[in-house]
Amino acid sequence: MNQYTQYTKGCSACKDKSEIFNCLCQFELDQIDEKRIEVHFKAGELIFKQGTPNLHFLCLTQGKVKTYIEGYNDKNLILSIVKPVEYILGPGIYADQMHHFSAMAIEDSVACLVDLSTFKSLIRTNADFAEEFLRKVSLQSIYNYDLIISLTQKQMPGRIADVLIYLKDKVYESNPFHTTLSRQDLADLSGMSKESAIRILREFKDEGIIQVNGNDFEILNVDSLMKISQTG
Amino acid sequence: MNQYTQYTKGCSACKDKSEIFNCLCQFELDQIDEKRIEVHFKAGELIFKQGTPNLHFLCLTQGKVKTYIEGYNDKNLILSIVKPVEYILGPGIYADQMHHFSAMAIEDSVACLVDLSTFKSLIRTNADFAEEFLRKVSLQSIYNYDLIISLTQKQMPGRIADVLIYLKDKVYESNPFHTTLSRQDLADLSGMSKESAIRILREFKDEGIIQVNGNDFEILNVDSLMKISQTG
DNA sequence: TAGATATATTGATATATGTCATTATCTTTG
DNA sequence: CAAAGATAATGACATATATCAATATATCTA
Repeated sequence: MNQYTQYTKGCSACKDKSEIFNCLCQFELDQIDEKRIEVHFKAGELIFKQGTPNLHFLCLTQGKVKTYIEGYNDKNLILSIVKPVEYILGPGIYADQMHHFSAMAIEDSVACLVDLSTFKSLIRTNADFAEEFLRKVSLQSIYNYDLIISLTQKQMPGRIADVLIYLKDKVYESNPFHTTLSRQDLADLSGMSKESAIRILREFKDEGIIQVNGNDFEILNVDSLMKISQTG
Repeated sequence: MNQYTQYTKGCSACKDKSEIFNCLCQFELDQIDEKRIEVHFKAGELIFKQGTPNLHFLCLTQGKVKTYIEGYNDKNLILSIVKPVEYILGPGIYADQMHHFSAMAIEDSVACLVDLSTFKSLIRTNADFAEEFLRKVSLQSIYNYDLIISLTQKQMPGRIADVLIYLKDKVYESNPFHTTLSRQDLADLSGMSKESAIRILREFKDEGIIQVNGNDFEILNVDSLMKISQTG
């Protein structure tokens, strides 16, 4: 325990909010609880960086985090926006122990770190936990396939439509929504230049499909946006 | 056993060729061996189709297979070329029991099918097997990240360079190599039109970087190709 | 509050890439 | 072997998208 842990109730509080923790018995939860380190991040702070050793299991309990690949020519590709209670776990743990993407808080956030040996031993000893983990990894993988297709086979309007639907349904789960993502972030989510992203947003606005006011978005015509997503 | 199984020696023959089978004891191997169905596919035959139920674990023992996502407007994206002894296993098994990509033989091939319940029970009971499986899934995931970056952040020459290096190093493992992939397949591997793929190949040929003769390829200047891959 | 700095927007332009049409080459088949 | 069909190659053209430059707006800071 340190000065940052005072407001949290430990892993039990997360249990009901996450399918994966629901597989653990009280003893196992206590095991993690003992080992966990709670860290507070301010918006904009780097949580971990691509290319550095991946030594912890990370569970986001408050705030929002973007995970992104740092590609060529300082271009980033945002893989996902993570919200609580969800863990952030790269493929490195079972491969080369390295981070293959970076994570940055886009809101003030709280995360718990648990060393990997604890996590891995749970995977070995608790088959339900392992299976639930495999389910998560699989869903992630399916999402990545959708992402690849969106990015490689759709033109800009379709990609921006996908991003807006993603933010509405998966990230903010509300229709007028406010985001702390910059225009550059929206571009990094859709694999285009920020100028292009801005232009498409303006077109959608002019066509009455969305309402934009700074970082406040409202999708006025969901059907139309879905159609644009389909036609590419 | 049916008329097709006469030439094979069972799972033991595959054991030494695949890390994942190396985790299994003789009893477990025999379990799979009993359940497996061996199927022969001719080049061009569909092995399984995206959108159909995923009911089997599939292990390729001979030949080569392309896995590909069927996207929009009849455009395919080839995810990988699988060679023996390697299994082909989609994310559907631990999610929605569906195939999220298709698989087609690009050479005459032999594959063994094992029902998923056998596979899943091994994952639950043999922690080494589960861990090795997670390692494979993770490596696949890392490869997919590289693929996303190649496809979204590199221009056509960089993408074709990546494909040629992939074929040389990972698929055929030899430098002059012969492929049964069509030009359309090369395009589907690099996310572009077949005309564009052909054009880039011609440029590489004119610059003396590669030698092409029908489906026989030789990379004359590997360094140059690596450089093109880097600069995008 | 004013200046400075970052972010967002817009327009003009260059270019990478796809599409279409045509011809060439290879492969199959009667 | 010749005809037919598929695959490959090439050129002309259209267009989606990035880049660059300029301005506007928001945000921070002294």
